[in-house]
Amino acid sequence: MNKHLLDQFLTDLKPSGLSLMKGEHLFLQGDQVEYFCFLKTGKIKLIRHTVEGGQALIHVALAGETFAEASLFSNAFHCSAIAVSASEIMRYKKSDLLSYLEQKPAAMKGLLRMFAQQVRDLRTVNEIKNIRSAKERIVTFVSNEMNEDNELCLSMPLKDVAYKIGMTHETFYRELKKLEQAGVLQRGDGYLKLL
Amino acid sequence: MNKHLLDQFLTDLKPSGLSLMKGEHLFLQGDQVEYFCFLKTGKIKLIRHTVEGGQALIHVALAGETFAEASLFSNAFHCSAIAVSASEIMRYKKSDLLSYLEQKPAAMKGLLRMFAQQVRDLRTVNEIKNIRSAKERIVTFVSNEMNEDNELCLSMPLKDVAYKIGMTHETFYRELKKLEQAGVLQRGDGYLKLL
DNA sequence: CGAGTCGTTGAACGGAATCAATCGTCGTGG
DNA sequence: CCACGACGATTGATTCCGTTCAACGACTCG
Repeated sequence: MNKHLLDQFLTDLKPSGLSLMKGEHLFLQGDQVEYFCFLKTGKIKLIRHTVEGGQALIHVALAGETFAEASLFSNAFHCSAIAVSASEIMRYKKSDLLSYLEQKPAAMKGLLRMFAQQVRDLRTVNEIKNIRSAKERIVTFVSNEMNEDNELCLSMPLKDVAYKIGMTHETFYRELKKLEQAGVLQRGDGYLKLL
Repeated sequence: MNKHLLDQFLTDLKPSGLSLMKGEHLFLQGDQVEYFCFLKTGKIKLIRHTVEGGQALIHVALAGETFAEASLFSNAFHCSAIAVSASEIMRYKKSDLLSYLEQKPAAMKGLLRMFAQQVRDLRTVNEIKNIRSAKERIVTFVSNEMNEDNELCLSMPLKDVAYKIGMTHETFYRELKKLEQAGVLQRGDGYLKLL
């Protein structure tokens, strides 16, 4: 989430904090939407219950993400949110946020920009997932996410990175090692560096 | 794209049409952003040129999509847009669109809603791509996209659907056939139906 | 009529998933 | 404080399924 924007919302809207233990739910499908949420730490899965009684995984929100954005524009949630691990959430009252945005075009524009960025990032990851070769997939991903120093700072465990780019963590570790041995990549504590 | 919103933009902003032949570019990386574009028909690929001289595929925009949304908030394009097949584009002058949005919060809210929906859809597809089994992937995708009658109307060739869910068209055809033979799915002209 | 593309099918291969086991670390509660 | 559980990280062996390459028919469009 755009830090600047978040800060502004913080001071203007006074969000409330909330902690969840693993397994607890933040909201359930069908619940009225009262808050717009931002995940500070932890991991939350969004699942949709199908008519047949099954479940479909919609998304796994990781630390630093907003989620269920579409809920801003609907009365009830279309999916359930369950903590995969202990999580801290920051939430803005939906009605407050909406009226605030209405009054302040600059803020709305900021949110629009954030969503646009979100769309772009998702498209990129989406395309990365179409790369069949695990090695190429990793290199492309790191190339996209790294900063000017060719470094990618990790805000989540490697396991989650693997999931994000659509491969099993086993394969991910193996390929990382190969890349490191080949001298293409360097691993450090909390970062990956492309050489 | 939200049809209602598009219609409103249409009447209020008088977009200009544009046709591209296969291989022609709409804009190149580094170009100034003058228009916000909507793809009516055809297919457009967005590629980013890397420092090493290589190319990275960012996204393949299909009929009915907007693309390069983030360009609304930057001065220059960060990627190039090239027509994969003959395409028709509708474009709105960026400055017009921005000032229009500024003046009309309702329109901006509409766009925000559209982006939010976009994010949700992308997340769903993203998660679908994490399903390893081709069969399950197809069934899940159709389940998500179909209407109340369990029908999915196709706005694009099957080949593109296959690409969208991250599998080769060969596998897609094969699995479709299996599903049809198993009586799970029905194929018709321009639609898929789940039984 | 020929070029181009979608749709379809076949055969063979390879690489990633899968299952399984181990180690280290961190936090927690008795 | 230590034992325990939970989880991330790591490595090995095996299997399988989707990719790849290839070829062909149908259809549209210029």
